[in-house]
Amino acid sequence: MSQNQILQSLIAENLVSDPQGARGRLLTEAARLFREKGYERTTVRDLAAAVGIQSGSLFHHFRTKEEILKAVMVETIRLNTALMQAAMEAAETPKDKLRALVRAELESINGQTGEAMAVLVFEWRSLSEDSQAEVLELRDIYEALWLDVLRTLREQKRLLADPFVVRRMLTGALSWTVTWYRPERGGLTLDGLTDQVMAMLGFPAVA
Amino acid sequence: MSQNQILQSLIAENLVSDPQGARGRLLTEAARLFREKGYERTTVRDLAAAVGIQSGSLFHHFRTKEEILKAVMVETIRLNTALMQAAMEAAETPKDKLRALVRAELESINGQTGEAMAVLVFEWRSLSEDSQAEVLELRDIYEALWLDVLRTLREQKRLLADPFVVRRMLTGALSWTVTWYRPERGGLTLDGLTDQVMAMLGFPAVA
DNA sequence: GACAATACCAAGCAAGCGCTTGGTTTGTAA
DNA sequence: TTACAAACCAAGCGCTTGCTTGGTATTGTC
Repeated sequence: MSQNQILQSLIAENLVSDPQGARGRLLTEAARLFREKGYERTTVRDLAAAVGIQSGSLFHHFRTKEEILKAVMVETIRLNTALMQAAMEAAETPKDKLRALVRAELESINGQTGEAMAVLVFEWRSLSEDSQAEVLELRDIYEALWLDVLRTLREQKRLLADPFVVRRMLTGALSWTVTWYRPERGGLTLDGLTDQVMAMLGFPAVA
Repeated sequence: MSQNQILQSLIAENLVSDPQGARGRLLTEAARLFREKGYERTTVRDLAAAVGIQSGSLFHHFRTKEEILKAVMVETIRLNTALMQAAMEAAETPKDKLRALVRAELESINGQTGEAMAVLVFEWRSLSEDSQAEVLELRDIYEALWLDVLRTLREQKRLLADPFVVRRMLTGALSWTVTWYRPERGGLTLDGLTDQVMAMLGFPAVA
């Protein structure tokens, strides 16, 4: 299943908003602004202007500003969980599965959904505690994907460190790429970056 | 030189504020609040209340709220650069130097200066562009420490990935520990965590 | 072509924000 | 004691914020 097919089926199930529609367009713009200026510094007037409506009209679609932030996060996690699941199922060996996960997460962070992913990482505290708990629950689903693969590699002695710790280190390392990795200008492609991550973990590229 | 001696000499040179003094106490409380609630959500009234003065009186010590944030960041970098330099000079082999750097950065992030370090990572965008540039310049000094060591290890083929990339991955991985590592409750000590990081990079603990 | 429901606008309210102001207290040193 | 600066207070100004309100287009349905 292609990435686009996955997106389409999630839209059909009403799990994510169509980026063409009014709601989806707002969420896309919100992600962009939240990332660029931070949630607090982005006003409802900014958000409204970005989609060409009045600030008051926002509250027809969302009850509060925070609900917009939460929607950005929830839909992003849903989409990426689905993408990761697909990427991993296509791989065979544990090493290949790990590579697929790394590559998929890098793509989430630095590709189309990058802005929303950055929001997920950096605007965490702007959510109320209740919303945080809700979002956290969704995250657990795809964290399980990682731990499965890492545990297998650990049992095969191909990984020297604890799977939990490694996953958390990778979470930090991969999401941090959003602050420095610029595929457009020069050198490192996404596959190249994936190779570097794998090499760092002791899995050299090619034979 | 002990950590305390380093702090004292920096205070003597007026490079960081004495945490006992009025200014230093404010900066400590500011770091705590900025980390806990984020810079934008922390009001000057919160800051003033934390040190027991009126909100207006803050502006006798700092011209703007942003100046407080900047001071937290600048002083933290100064202190940690000095601590890292000391930690590294005490080590001999490149591997030991790398371990010293990892351990020192983990200590910065999870120890006394942890709150300020978290602010450095997560409140970056709340600084004006000019201030960002200033702070960035200070960071470059201690980034050079890391790159030196990593380059040496790479030349010795004990590191499989590019030193620049590895450093950036480590920046993300180590600063991310602030979100999950809780030394007080259970299991992993700071040395244990350092071992895990080294193991992840292919440097197993002990022989 | 009637009629809801949906989507939006224009205006503005109440609260909270960073910061200023004018004046008082406290510390220090001759 | 006097002189003076540093440290602080009490009050509040001017602005921005998230959100509400009452009303008007636009859209889909039979």
